[in-house]
Amino acid sequence: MSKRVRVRFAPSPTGPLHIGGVRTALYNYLFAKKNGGDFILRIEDTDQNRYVEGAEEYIIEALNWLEIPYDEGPGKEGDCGPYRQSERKSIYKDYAEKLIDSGNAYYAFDTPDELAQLREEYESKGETFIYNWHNRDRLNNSLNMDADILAAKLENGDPYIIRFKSPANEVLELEDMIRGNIKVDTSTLDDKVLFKSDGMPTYHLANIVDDRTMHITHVIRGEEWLPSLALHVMLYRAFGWEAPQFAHLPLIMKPVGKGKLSKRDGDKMGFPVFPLEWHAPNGEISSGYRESGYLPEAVINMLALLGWNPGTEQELFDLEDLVQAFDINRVHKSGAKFNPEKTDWFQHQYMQKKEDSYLVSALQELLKEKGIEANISLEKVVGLLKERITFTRDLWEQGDFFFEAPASFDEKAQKKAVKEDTSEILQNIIDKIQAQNEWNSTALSDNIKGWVKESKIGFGRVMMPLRLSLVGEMKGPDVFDIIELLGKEESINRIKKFIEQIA
RNA sequence: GGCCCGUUCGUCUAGGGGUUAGGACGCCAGGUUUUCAUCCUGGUAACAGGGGUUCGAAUCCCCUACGGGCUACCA
Repeated sequence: MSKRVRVRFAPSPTGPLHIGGVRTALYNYLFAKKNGGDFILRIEDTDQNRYVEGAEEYIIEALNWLEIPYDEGPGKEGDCGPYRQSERKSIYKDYAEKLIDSGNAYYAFDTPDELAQLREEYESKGETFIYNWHNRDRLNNSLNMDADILAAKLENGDPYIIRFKSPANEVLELEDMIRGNIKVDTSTLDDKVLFKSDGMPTYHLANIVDDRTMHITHVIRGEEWLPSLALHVMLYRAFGWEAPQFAHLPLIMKPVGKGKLSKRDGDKMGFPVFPLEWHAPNGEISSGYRESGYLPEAVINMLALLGWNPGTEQELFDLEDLVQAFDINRVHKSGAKFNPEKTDWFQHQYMQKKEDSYLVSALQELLKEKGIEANISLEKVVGLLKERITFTRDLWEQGDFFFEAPASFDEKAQKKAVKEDTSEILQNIIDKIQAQNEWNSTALSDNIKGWVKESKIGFGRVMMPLRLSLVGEMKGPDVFDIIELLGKEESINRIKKFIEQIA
């Protein structure tokens, strides 16, 4: 029997989770659930300098909003906690020392300044400084130090870091679920820092130790980690552990221009890059999908299809459908440009699927904000407006006239609609409406259209000013539906007001 | 610069030796709506280039170009 599938999403709390991170979380979740496994959230906060207040809470809230629940993580303790690396600090050092004992790592005492200087020197010669097999015996580390001197330094509390001793002249064959076979010559690799002088592990060490101790079977992460894959595989080997399987996801790119989508792009390009609005500690606010009115299911659907598709022509998937259809082997290799227009299309699709009652309460909310007391049926307004909207706020933008008589009339439309006999025609309409007994859209329509036909006035000269008087501009559903909803008195008042206006 | 990854309509993509290279978004046109939006119908538009392999290449191989990522005591 094969092992239970366990995957993890391991963000660093350095700011709000961005849309690429959300997709990584989503693919992890889909893979786990497709395989009946567990989805774990682990907070990678080993860099105390970059820690941002509120970021962890943000990540969890975002996952909740999107309804991508994790099985284990902060606040949902399982058997492998704690799930914050800062709370696991004590376990990493022993592992680093094990690597030293087995000859796979070493202490290094070079100071950051010394290394920076070395880098600068190399750069001025047009070369790149790499700390590895070719020069490690000339640098300040335990590999070329007598045991007693090393002991004295450690005893003395000299600051040190621990580096991985990367082998030379070995061709590593790496396996990626998405990219297949990748060959790397270890001679080109540097001796990565595993353990920092502040007593914290680097990502590389903590990641391997935690994935191991949390029994992670599949590591699904962004392509930016692909260059580290060789190191990670060598680390597993050095520990004598079986490595999990790896999958590196393609990046999400800017819609226009070059490079990957970054946190700054969103508000610059006019669309959110964050699931939720983010209030940075410095007071800056970045827009979020939730606050911009998007439905979580639309965001999920859009993201799922960015870099993956099921090979069918189906485009609309709820989370459950995605779990069923997801196949990591169909994830693409190349990066995908983000497409804000398509997000809106998904949003429109999901808005159409919403229950009327959802839209009615959204409309109630909108009216409350405006301080408007509605005296007509919101159910009917929603019925008339539903298919036209993409966001709930469109209910107001497209139906404000149901609640407020037009304060002014669109000038362009007025010019086009109003002729010398317009007042007279509208007065006739008022009389028709006044006399109308059967109060519904169809009867109203039959009556007035019949009269227009009979009197040979022409529809344009009636319908345009009539709509304008009721709505204030040339928009909205069927005029007779509007009249029915507005009621006899309100409709007549509006038309009268318009007649005064054009007099 | 070095290392690694990639490349089908403007964008997201299907297609993995023989296809009129399919779909979706966008855009354009027509229809519906005597308005606007929705909706419906149609249209526009792609295999990066060059060499191989093969009867036959978008599909397999190589090179080039281009794009991307990494190159910290960040993750």
